[in-house]
Amino acid sequence: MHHEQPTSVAEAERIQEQLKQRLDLDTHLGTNPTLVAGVDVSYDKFSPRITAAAVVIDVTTREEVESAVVHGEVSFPYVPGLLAFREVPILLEALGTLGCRPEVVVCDGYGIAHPRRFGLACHLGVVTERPTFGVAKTPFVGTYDQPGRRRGDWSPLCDGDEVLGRVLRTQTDVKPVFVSAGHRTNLDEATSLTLDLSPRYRLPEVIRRADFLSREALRRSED
DNA sequence: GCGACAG
DNA sequence: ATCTTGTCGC
Repeated sequence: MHHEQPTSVAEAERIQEQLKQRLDLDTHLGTNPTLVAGVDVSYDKFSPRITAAAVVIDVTTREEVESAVVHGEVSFPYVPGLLAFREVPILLEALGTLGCRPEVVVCDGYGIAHPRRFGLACHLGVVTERPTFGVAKTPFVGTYDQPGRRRGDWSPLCDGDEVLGRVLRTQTDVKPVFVSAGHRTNLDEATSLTLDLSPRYRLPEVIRRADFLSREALRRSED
């Protein structure tokens, strides 16, 4: 699986605009998915080495079905708003290594709640032509009121009249997460699935596992 | 103009 | 993202 590698911020912004034209926010899952994947990337502090992990679980049984780990190197600097160019290449490799086809991919970051309405989840969704959405841990763009304190409570993440996502409480009295649609999913599905995937902790189980997997694999690969 | 800014 | 110990609470 290959992907365009921009060599400048200006070039990345052009590619981003091109990909955005393929974004589909009208279609949605329509039915409860069975196979759900979560992806994440870990970075080495002193080298360009990175490791990506993709974890697939069966939502009905909550059992892990499969996982994949891939090692690589960063090919683009971190620029707020252009995170996808840093992570999508290796995420494609990780997803391509899986033997199954997850019905939706949960990303560690934002979807359309992005400066130009095309965050990591949108980018990965368009490139893979798969349904995706994002679950972020910290605020990025948009304004919001603090949601209620109970699990399931949420408040809209907005920019003026535009609704960008939801600030969702996945655990009672625990800091909320920021959910936004990526590609071929809507906010209701993303919210519902995020809650289903977070029965015990703040973050969706697939994201937690992908985080642990990538972090440990990177650490173990150090010389 | 200056600072802030997913991971 | 990554660097990091203890500590408070269930």
